[in-house]
Amino acid sequence: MIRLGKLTDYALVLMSQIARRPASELHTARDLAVQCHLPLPTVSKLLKTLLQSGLLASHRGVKGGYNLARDPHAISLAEIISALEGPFGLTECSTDVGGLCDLESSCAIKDNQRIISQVLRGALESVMLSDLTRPMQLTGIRDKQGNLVPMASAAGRMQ
Amino acid sequence: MIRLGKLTDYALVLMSQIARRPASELHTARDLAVQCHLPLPTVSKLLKTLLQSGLLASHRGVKGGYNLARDPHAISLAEIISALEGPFGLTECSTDVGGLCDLESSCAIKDNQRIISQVLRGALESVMLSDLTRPMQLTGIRDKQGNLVPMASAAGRMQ
DNA sequence: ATCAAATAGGACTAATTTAATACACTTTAA
DNA sequence: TTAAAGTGTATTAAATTAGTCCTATTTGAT
Repeated sequence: MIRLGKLTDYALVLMSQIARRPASELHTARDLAVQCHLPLPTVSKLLKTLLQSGLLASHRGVKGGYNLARDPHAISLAEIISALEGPFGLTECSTDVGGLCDLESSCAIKDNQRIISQVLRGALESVMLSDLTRPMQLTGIRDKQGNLVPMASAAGRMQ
Repeated sequence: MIRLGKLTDYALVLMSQIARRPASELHTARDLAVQCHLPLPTVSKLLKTLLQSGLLASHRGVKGGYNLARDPHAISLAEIISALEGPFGLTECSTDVGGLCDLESSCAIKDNQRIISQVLRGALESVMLSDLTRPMQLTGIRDKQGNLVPMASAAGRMQ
């Protein structure tokens, strides 16, 4: 299954939770852990990662906490996911080690990965954090021309 | 990183290799292992999985082998990938165990996963096996309306 | 009829990756 | 000055994935 790691799921929940509140409001790791039913050490680690990726801003000290670095409409799922899972399509090619993968002089695996990464990244860049905070209102995704692709149609059949 | 398992990469290479040859031609696991520079036991296992998913047809006996069950234009990457990785978005929700994830009475993680799975599946259903056999000719992907989305634009920036 | 080549299915082990935790340090408002 | 809150690093445990092996079945060729 193409699935995100648990930590990435948690990060999306955290980001959604923060995005639901006014932008100026600060959220402590402890509060978010309670609100999202997640263990505090995990939440703390995730917030740090999201901070380092520039998706959150932090304020230290007693009245500190985290808030979004940008508007929820300006943060794509691709950014959040790659903050947690690393850059798209960076699987180490097994042939880097010592082999020679010379199906027509270029590595077929890398070609495939390039194509697939582009497709996936393009799709995830079209969904914004704001689309997650009101799931019922997400009826379609926008392609790169800005055309609206209805959700039912984009989904295809359930597998 | 959102990356496919190694085995899925291998499966894509195998399927591409088969797709490059005439449809009627049979390919043994041994031949494919040599051609694709992959270990035979792994190739054998992958071909079995692809067979069970209905993407390959098999012919037993001395002159046996595998060939595609359908035309390369009629096999999407979504099918090949889900054959290896299982159905999209079927991560077991950690709250299934015993917890109660009652952020507004429905699980936020599941909602997110549903949305993301739909987006990813939609994207991968628009790329066909035939697009992998001639990588240089893939200049765009088709959205579900059939509109062509140019590759450079769909790709966005490299992360 | 027999043999050899090939697929079919399952079980098992090792390696890798991911998840979760713990601890020491820094900052800052009250 | 103190307590609350973020920062950084290291370590351990759990889960998943990758890879291999063995045995049975089918079938074309001799």
